[in-house]
Amino acid sequence: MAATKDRFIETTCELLEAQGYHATGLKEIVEESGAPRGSLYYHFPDGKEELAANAVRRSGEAYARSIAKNLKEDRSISEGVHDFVLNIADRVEASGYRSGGPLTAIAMETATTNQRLNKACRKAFNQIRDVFSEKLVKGGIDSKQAEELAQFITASVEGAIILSRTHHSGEPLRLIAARLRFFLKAFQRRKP
Amino acid sequence: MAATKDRFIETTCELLEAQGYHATGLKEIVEESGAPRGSLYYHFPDGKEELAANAVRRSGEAYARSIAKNLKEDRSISEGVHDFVLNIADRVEASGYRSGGPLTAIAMETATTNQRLNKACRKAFNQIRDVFSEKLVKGGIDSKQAEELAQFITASVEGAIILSRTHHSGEPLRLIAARLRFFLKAFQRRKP
DNA sequence: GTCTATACACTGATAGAC
DNA sequence: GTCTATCAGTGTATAGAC
Repeated sequence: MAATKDRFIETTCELLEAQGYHATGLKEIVEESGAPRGSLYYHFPDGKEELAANAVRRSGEAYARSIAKNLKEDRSISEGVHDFVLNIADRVEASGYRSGGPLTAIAMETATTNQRLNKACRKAFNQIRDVFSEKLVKGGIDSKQAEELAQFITASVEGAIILSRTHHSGEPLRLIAARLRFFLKAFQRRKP
Repeated sequence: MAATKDRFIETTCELLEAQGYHATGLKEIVEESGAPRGSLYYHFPDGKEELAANAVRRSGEAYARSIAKNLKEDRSISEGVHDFVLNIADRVEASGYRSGGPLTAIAMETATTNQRLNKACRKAFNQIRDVFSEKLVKGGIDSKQAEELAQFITASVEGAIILSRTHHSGEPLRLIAARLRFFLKAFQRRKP
């Protein structure tokens, strides 16, 4: 029951991140997912938009989980962020540069053209930022500084995903991982 | 003669950055540009793809010029980058968050689905990176380090554009401007 | 919950006149 | 250089049977 719905969302995630919103057809989603054709509008009465909103939400949650995992208690922020970005590099490479999460693409496509998806992207980005931020606060940085720094991390990683996908190489992401680690260390050293 | 062709490219730039590649129709481009319908395929025999490739190229060149302007001889790298990012923030705000350059959106949409546009995006990103890189080399940083740092700057700025557009606020870009300045200063201090 | 059939708008592109 | 007419294909969404 939930299985069919889930397959739709999962496939939508994959197609959206590879191609974007408008390039992905419902026909393609149905075929790729192997889920029953007729049940799409049963599970998602609002059609494509609702489907995409679910995909964005799922992707945001997955990212947040992955980040939290890499920022486990015992590790420093700089090392945790470093490893998280390396993980993304591996995933992007392994996918043949098709992957990277639907967020980036959808966010750009729908920033001013689709309120519902824009809102979904906002939430997802904030969720990601907050995971970084919380860890920074735990590390002793005051909350405003932490939020800003977390936003900076989020931006660099997003940008690096774009560069890696565009250049068909994990190098940009690995490079950003290293730089981010260096800068985060520098930041920590600043206020001891 | 070149005026019509130019108008097509200019309008394509604007529509691509607001909506992305697949969401933008040729019909829309023709109407918005006010250019004569019938001449589209005369100027661009390969149609939409060729048009988009031109838009991406133009956008890359415009960015490179803008960066170069902000990195004038007498200024430090950190201040130049800072001001450049602030300029983008103003532009993105002024456009109602519709703008930001077609590159980011097109790059994500076509990374693995359209060779020609992927190549165009690569070139544009490299062009942008190289402007930063050259300035860093002139500032005394060795060429490999400079290229890596330049890539880092490029990534952060791209990512910040996404966040600002998504959140309908210039703040993420302004924040990244400040952080980037801080980190660049830290980097310079490191090797005096 | 799932199916098929279908409506209807719109897409990018081409042909051929001017 | 520009125009109109037209093509075949695809897009999302809905209706109604099972």
